[in-house]
Amino acid sequence: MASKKVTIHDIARILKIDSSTVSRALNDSPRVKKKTKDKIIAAANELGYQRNQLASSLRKSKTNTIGVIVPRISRYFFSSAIAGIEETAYKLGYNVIICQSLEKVERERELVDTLLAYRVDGLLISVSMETRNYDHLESLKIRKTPHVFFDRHCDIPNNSNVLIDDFQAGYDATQHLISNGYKSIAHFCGPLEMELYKNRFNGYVAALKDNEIPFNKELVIESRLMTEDGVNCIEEILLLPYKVDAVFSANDIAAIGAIKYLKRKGIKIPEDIAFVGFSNEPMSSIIEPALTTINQSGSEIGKKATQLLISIINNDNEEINNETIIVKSQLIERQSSKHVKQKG
Amino acid sequence: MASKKVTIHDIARILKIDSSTVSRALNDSPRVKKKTKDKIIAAANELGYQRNQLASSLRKSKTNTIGVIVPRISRYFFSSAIAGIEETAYKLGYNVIICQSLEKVERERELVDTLLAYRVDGLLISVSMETRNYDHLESLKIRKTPHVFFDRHCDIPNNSNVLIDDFQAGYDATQHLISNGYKSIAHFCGPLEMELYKNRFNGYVAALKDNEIPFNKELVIESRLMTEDGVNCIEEILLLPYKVDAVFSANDIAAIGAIKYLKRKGIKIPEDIAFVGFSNEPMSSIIEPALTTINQSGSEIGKKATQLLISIINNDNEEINNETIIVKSQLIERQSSKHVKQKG
DNA sequence: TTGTAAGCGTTATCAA
DNA sequence: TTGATAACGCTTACAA
Repeated sequence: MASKKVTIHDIARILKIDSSTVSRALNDSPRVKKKTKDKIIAAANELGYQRNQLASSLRKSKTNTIGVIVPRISRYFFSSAIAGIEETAYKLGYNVIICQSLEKVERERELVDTLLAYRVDGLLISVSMETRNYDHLESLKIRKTPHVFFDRHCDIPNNSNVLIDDFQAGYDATQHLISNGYKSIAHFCGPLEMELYKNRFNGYVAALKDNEIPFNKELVIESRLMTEDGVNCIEEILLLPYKVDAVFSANDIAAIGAIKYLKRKGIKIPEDIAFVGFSNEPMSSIIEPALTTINQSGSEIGKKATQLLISIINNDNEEINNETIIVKSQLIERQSSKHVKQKG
Repeated sequence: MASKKVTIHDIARILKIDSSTVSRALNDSPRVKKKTKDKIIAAANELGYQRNQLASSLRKSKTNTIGVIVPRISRYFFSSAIAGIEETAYKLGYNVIICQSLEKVERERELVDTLLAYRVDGLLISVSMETRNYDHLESLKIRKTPHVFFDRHCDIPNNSNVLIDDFQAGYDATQHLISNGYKSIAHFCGPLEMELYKNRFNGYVAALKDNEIPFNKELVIESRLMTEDGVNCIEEILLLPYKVDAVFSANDIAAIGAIKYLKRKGIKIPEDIAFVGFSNEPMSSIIEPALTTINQSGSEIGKKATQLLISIINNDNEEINNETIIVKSQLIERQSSKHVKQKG
């Protein structure tokens, strides 16, 4: 069992001074004589004093802690976003509590509740794929809890977001395939209720249109974009009575699932079918052929989101909570979408 | 700015009852009349009441929260361990705060301090590679803060640990290469001050000995096992004036770095040089040839560690904090270490 | 420069 | 079954 913790009162008693002086000294207040301060700090170290953050935060109504909710910490994009968040928060004097929703709304809702009960000063959220009902997120707005959505946002009006231009990225990915000579291009998309997947999809559609390639609904397959989904998607594509020569997948994971499946079947990439993914997961550069993808700088997005959140926290002016920052993304060309001569 | 939060006193005032009754009702105490309880819960929902966990924990001297420190959340092993930890903790009524040390002692030390300041009920720690000085970890013991080391432990006596049998795994990996006909086997090892890498190394040495293969110090290269380290290690090996036909790497990341480098050079795997990695990172099954590796069940380790920690927390008997649990690991055979005829 | 005292929002003890 | 009250450990007016 944990031993009784040392408090400022213990220190005060020993030094025969008041606990308020101890508190001031430990907070490096200028209102304590240097000599007293030194004595107090020495005693604190001696006794192994450790501030009780609960009591301090309760009294100050300020935790200097921000809560982060992501779908899955193991995804490269999110872990690099967390790196950016932690670094920035730390510099600005904040601690970070990281949570994962595992793409479940119910869990997301509970995490929001728990983090609010812990009285975090603000929240950074990338919503789960399941999230359709935004009650728990709208309540943040109603309660005026500072929050910023990053990457996966939701269409509640008047929120702060840090996003990439998914439309442009979807357009770029598709245009790249078209420029490299591919004509019949499928799209593996995520749940279209999510803004981000809708935007990637719209970019795909726009690029086809600008190149006068007719849009074919059969070529768009919606899923949750896990590895198995990639397999199912490509199987569906292979069943079509005509040849599809390229796929733009809205994430790398599904693309890699499909590529592995095709390789087992002896289907050549990109000769038989080309691929472009999304997110630049580390695996995308390992697989053969290496996967062309869209790089989103997670750490940049994390950094921007944290700066924005903390400015909202510090700014009592609540009307600032209404800003959307767009972070640039880039296409990374690799082998999986190489130009192939004499296509269809 | 966040709006003023509703407290039990607000509810009490409105219902013209005492706040202690409200507290009891919200904690579902049997000592409140059903009718009163319903009225209170209705009012709480109505007003959007949310318990202040800081105040509650302060009063109870119990946070029902455990802190987790891992080197890097993006590593597959750790993110799967975290999944196991969260699931188990949740079932047992605990919340989890996840932190990453990024392999830096200084950060690890700060995280321990921060988590203790937050008054977590216990800690799960996988120590950073840099950690040589154990002061901050020993102080946990002195302060009697419940804690369990998992995967990466340290040699402070009388601690609780959940580990895999690294010696056995290192032995198995090496024996596998020997059984498949390889004779000159290098070892990429991590910092030998770390128990875990020392044990993998000792397993390697023991397997050589049991097969009457002389140990050659030149074949053991120590590093931090990042991707670049893998490249440096294999370059060193290639400079040797004799042929090395296999490598046992103490993690997958370094092995993959080396394999990518060799492939660029046109060196064939496993024909020219075979590989066995460690950890079963997702990338290890994607690379070609697929990497033979040791699978450690992260979620199993996380689960066991959490159960042990919580039993220590609940058990005032402090002498229980002295248990080491070993979780089994398995060799996963893939292409990178296939038997090659007519070696040496 | 230091001390006094109240209060942050709970919960636990005791009394009614 | 409910109420009154003190206490958890800290910070901060205000006083001295």
